[in-house]
Amino acid sequence: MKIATWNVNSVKARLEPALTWLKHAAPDVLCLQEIKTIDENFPRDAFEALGYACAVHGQKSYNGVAILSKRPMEDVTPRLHGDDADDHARYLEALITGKNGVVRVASIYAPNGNPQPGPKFDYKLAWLERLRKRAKTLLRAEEPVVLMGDYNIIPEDKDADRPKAWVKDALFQPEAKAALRRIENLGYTDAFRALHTEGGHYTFWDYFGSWERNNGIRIDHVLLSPAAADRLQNCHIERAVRGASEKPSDHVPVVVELAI
DNA sequence: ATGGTGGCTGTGCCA
Repeated sequence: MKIATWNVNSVKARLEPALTWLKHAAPDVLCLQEIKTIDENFPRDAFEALGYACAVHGQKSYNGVAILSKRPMEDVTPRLHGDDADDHARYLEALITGKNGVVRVASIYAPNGNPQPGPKFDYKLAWLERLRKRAKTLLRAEEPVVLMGDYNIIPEDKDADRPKAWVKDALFQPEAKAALRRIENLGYTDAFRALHTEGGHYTFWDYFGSWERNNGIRIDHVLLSPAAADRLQNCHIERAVRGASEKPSDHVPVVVELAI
């Protein structure tokens, strides 16, 4: 099964590039982040026309996540436990049936956390701890789990073109890196890093001319439970998507292939 | 070191 994640920075602004990419790459599942719209305004007709069912957890103007699937999708569940006052739409989970078993997929949009220090950074760390608890719970069933999306964390120096430029940024704080490692230490595998040990592979370039200089960072990650890692076949970054349209997202898709 | 762009909103907020 081919499963992808993509922070589109508004699903409406990116509808044409998204449809073009779906036709070309034809993933079985696509997790979207930053759809920036409410459920009612999600362009589901356009995706359904390509054969995708849509699970949507939207929000007006900000955040918002979705899961598109060509395969049967059930147990669709929005939100992370642990803070009933948190009204950001940042997490959506679904159970997807492949030709060779099931996989639980989560579409994740972790908080940015800037400026740091401050309440937004505190929220980021608290949110990541809630994600860790969910990740731990999901291990009990010993089923394949894919936790994918925009983690807003640069794991290591080699995941940034200019690591020194990020030392004061929330995405590169030791506490943020530790929060990601804490999830990995439960037994989750960074699918891209497991297959590509070298640096210089990025998923995000800001709109301030960074693409032209390849001043990128790797912040969109695919975490696999042990049962999913057993079935890992491939993982790659769809870098060409950044240059494929006139108004691209600041993120590009990451694709993982699992024998499921 | 700074400020640059983009999307959605509503003349600012968030990234």
